[in-house]
Amino acid sequence: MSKSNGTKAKTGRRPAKAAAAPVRADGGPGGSQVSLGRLGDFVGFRLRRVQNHLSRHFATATAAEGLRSGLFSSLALIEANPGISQIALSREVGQDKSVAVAIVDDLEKLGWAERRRSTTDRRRHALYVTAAGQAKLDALFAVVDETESAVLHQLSPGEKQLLSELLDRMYAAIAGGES
Amino acid sequence: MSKSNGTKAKTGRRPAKAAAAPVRADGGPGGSQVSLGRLGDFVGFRLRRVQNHLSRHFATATAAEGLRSGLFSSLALIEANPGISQIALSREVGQDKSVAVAIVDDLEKLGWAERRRSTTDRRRHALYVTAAGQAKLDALFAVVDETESAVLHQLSPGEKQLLSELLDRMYAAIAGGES
DNA sequence: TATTGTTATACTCTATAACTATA
DNA sequence: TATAGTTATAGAGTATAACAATA
Repeated sequence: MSKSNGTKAKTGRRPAKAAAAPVRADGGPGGSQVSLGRLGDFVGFRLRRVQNHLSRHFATATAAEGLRSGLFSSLALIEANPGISQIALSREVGQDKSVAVAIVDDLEKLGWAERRRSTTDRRRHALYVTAAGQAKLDALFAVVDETESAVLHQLSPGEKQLLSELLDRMYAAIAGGES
Repeated sequence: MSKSNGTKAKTGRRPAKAAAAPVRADGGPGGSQVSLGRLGDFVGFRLRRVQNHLSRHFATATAAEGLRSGLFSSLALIEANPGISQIALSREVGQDKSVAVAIVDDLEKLGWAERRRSTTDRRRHALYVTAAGQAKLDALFAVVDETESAVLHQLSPGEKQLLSELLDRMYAAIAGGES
């Protein structure tokens, strides 16, 4: 899909009103023809579009549960790292530690995870997923899987693999270098 | 998100001392010993990681401007679609029309865009970017370009192209109707 | 003194609903 | 009746600051 967004005078000013551009941004849900302009030249825009859909779809599919944002990924990280501390959790998710407190509060209320005071460092709470949390996690991962499949099913296995690889390379550049 | 110019001086007392930069273990996910577990099996997770970084980096780089979220992409879409209506704009960005109102309010206050009452449909406001907005847009696109380059410079041009193509195919599956 | 967890708080973001003026 | 825009508002999400317990 070559990014042919029509004329894209990158560095210069574009003639705003001269050309009767294909605006037409009317109502029709079937054929909105809004141009992306320079925005279409960037990967970040495409990334956000797709990711937006995935997260919204997941939120909709799990709306009945009333899950707060970040709860699922936190639970998954606790599962993968039994005994992890709240501060390590917050670092991994990229949020403040106070957010982790609220999330773990919820997880405990739901009976999906539990805090245990660390024996080696009594400041810490070691986090663990409960049996109920494991079961819920299975269900939630199923939702994620389904959500992704709907978007990825048009990509061949090789392309999916390649996509992951490219994203990992990008992330490595972030993780390795400066921020 | 740090709002930079907030300066919310509440109850005084600022320690006035910065942390001693904990060697590593946090800023760099590269060396993190935290396992991703099943989370690592999904593309959406990778997508979010990278996109999170890009949007945060952009927000940090433009913190001095005090731009509200969505303002940049809205301005870019107005540039690409002169005369676009607010409701079409909100659809394209994926937000409620009331959000578009607030954003365009800001854009007008900043002198970067303007509303003109549509001549054909007097309910509508046709949106246009001003000369000042064009200039600002150039600067902001430069920031985006720089932000992306830092992450993409390890991908070959062919790989970048391929990445865009794959993301577009995914988005087409979304826009195509299955939601 | 530094770190973990906690609480309180403020600010941003966003959707919903009601309203107007047009169509 | 339906649509574009507007306003008011409520709720979610998140960061900041201050603090207690522990290291």
